[in-house]
Amino acid sequence: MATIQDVARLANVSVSSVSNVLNGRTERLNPATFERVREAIRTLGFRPSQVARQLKTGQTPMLGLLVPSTANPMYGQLTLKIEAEAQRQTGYRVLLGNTNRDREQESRMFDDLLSFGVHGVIVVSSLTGEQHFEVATRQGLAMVSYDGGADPDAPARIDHVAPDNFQAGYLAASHLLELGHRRIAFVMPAGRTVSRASKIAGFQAAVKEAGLGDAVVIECSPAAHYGDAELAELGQALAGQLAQTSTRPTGLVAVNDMMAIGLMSGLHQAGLSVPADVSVIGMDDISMCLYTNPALTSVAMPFGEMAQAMVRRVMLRLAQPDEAPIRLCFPSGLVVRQSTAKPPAANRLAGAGAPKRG
Amino acid sequence: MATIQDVARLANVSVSSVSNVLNGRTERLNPATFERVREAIRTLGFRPSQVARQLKTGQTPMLGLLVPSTANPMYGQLTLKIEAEAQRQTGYRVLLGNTNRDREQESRMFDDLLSFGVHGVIVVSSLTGEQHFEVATRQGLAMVSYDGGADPDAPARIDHVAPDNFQAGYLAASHLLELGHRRIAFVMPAGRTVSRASKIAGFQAAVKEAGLGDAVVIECSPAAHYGDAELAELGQALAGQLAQTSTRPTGLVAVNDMMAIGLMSGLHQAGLSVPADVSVIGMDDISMCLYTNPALTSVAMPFGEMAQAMVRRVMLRLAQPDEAPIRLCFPSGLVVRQSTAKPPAANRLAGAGAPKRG
DNA sequence: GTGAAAGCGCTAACAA
DNA sequence: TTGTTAGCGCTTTCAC
Repeated sequence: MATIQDVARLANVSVSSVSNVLNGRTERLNPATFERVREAIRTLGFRPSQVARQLKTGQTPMLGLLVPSTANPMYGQLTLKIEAEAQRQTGYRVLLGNTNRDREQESRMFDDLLSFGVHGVIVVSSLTGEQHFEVATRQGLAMVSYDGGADPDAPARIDHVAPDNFQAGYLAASHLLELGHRRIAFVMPAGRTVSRASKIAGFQAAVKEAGLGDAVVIECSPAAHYGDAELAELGQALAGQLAQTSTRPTGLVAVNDMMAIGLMSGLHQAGLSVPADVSVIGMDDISMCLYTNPALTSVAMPFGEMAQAMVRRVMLRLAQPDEAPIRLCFPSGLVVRQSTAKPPAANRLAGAGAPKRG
Repeated sequence: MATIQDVARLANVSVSSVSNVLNGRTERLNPATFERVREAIRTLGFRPSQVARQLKTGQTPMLGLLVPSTANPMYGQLTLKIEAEAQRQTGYRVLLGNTNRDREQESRMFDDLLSFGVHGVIVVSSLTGEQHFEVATRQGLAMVSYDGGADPDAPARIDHVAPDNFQAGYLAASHLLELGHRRIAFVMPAGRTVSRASKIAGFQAAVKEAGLGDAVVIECSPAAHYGDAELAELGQALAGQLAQTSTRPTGLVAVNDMMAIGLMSGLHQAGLSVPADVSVIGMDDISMCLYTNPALTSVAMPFGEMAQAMVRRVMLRLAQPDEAPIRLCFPSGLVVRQSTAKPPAANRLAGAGAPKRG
C-alpha cells in the first residue's frame, strides 16, 4: 500500500499538501497543485490509512453494534437496517458482536471497542441499567440502546430508542377483544424486562377497558441462549400444554413474532386450528409473518425509522458527549392478517360469565 | 485512557518492559518487575491501544465478513456462527457488511477493509470470479468464500468452503422420487450461479437414475434486493401461478428454505394443501423449518463445521499468504419432516406415461 | 500557498 | 534484565 509520503514524492509536494488535499482544504491549495496531487493519488491507487489517521485524531469511522443474536430474524433485520443507515448517513462501518444477552459478552465487547478506539455503539439489551454499562459510558463509549429500560435514575448516560410497547400491547389485546374474544392471554418467556412490562401494561389496560378481569400472563421457561429460534421453541412447547387444557384462552398475544410462530406451530401439532380454534397475534411484524400458514397478524414496529434515529443519535453523541440523554418512542401499528378471527362459537357463549360491555 | 507511558511511570520501569509484559515475554523479565508492572496496569485500568499496536505491527485482531443480507435468516445464522467461531478460535472481532450481492458494495467494503488495515475476510458471494475480487486479493486481502464458484482458472487466490450442492440436489430429488413423485421441478430465482448449477446437476442426476426425462427447472424472476425475505416473495408469487396449471408438478425442490417457505405460503393461499396436493422440500435447514406449517423437509448443511473451517482457513492464510488456494466441500443430509409425502392418487396413475424402473 | 516537524501509542532492535 | 530510541502513516501547528 502506498503511503502519503509516496504521493508527496510523486507529486513533488510536501506531505502536508497531500494531507490538505485528502481533507478537502482546497482553499489553501493552488488549483494546479491540487490537481497534481490528485493525479498522483490516482496513479498510485493511494488510500489513506484509517489506522494512522485514527492514532492522530482519535476518531474512526466505525460503530459498534451489539445484538443478542443475528440468527433471530428480528435482530438480523435490525442489523441490516442499522448497518445500511450508518453507511448512508456517514459512511461508518459496523463492528458486530452477538451477545446472547449475556453480561459477560457485552462487557468484553465494550472493552474491545474501546481498545479499537471505537467510541460509538448501538446496543440491543435489556441490561442497560447494569454496572458494566455505566463503566463503559464512563470510559468514553457513546451509547444508544434499543428497547432497553430507560431508568431515569441510572447513572449511565445512555440514549434510548424504543417502539411504543404499551401501545403495542394495547393494540394487540384490543384487536382480539374486538373480535369477540373474552379469554385471552399474554405469552412470553420467563423474566420481566422493562419492555415486556410495558407490553403487559398495555395489554392489561385494554382488558380492563373491556370490562374483563381475568386476563392471564403466561411465562414460559426462561430463554437461555437467544442463539437461535429458541423463542419459537418455547412457544411451541407451551402451545402443546395449552392445547390440553379445556379452559385454554381463545386468543394469544405473543411478546414477539418468533414466539407467535412457535405457538402456531405447537397448536397445529396438537391438532388445533389457527385461527378457528385459537387466534394468535405477534409483535414486530418481521417479514416472516407474510409467509407463515396462516399469515401472522402482528403489531409492526417502525424499524427503518428507529434505525435511522439510533444512528443519528449516536453520531450526535459522538460529537457532543455531554448532551443530556433522551428517550425516543416510536408508534407501533396493527397489521391484520389471517391468524386472528372470531373465537369459536362455544366460547362466545361460554364467555357469558364475563361482564358485558356498554 | 491510560497509555503505556503512564504504566511505565507508575511501575518505575521503561515502556519496553511494559511492552514485554503485555506481550507475554516473561522470560526477559524479573518476576518482581513483572508483578510491579501488572499491578500498575491493574490500578490504571490500562488497555493497550489496538490502533497504535496495529500501526506498528500491521496486524489487527479483526476480520471482515460480507454477507448478502443478515435479514435473511440463513445468513443471519451463518453470521452468528462465524462471529462466535472467530471469537472462540482467536479472539478476533468481526467487521460486518451487507452487500445485497452487489458488486459495487462488495468493492467498497474491500476498500474500507484495506484502509482499516483488516487483511482477513470471509465473503458470501456468487461473484468470486469477478475482477474486484482479484483486485482485492492482489492488494493484500486474504479471502475465504462461502458457496462461491471455485473457478480453477480464476486469477484470484481465494479459498472456497461450500456444502456439497450436487449431493443436496440429488438427495432432495431422490426423496421425492422414492415417495412416488414422477413430475417434479427445481425452483430458483433467475440467474445461474455455480452453486445453483451444482444443485440442478444433482437434481437431474437423480431424475435420470429414476428413468425419467422430463424434470423441469423453473426460474422465477430475478432476485433484486436480497435485503429481505425476497426469495420467499418470489416463491409465493410463483406458487400462485403453478396452482393454476393443471399439469403442475406434484413435488417441488426449492433452491433454499426461504424460497420453499414462500412456495408453501403461495400454495396455501391458492387453496392447495402441502403435502397432500404438492410436496415441497427446501435446502439449508434453517431453524425456521421446524416452525412452518407443515414443518419443512429440507437438506441440512453443516453450518457449524463450515463456519469453523472458514475461520480456520482465513487465519491460516493470514499467516501464510502464499498458501495455495483450496476448496473444502461439506456433506449435506436429508431431514424429513411433514412437507413431503406421496403424490396425490390421481397423479400416481397419470405418471404411467413415464418409463418404468427396473 | 507550501513545507518542516512534532507527536498520536505502541513494538522491537539495539545498547547498556 | 532493563532502558533508549526509531518509526509505523497520518494531521496539524507554525514558519516561511
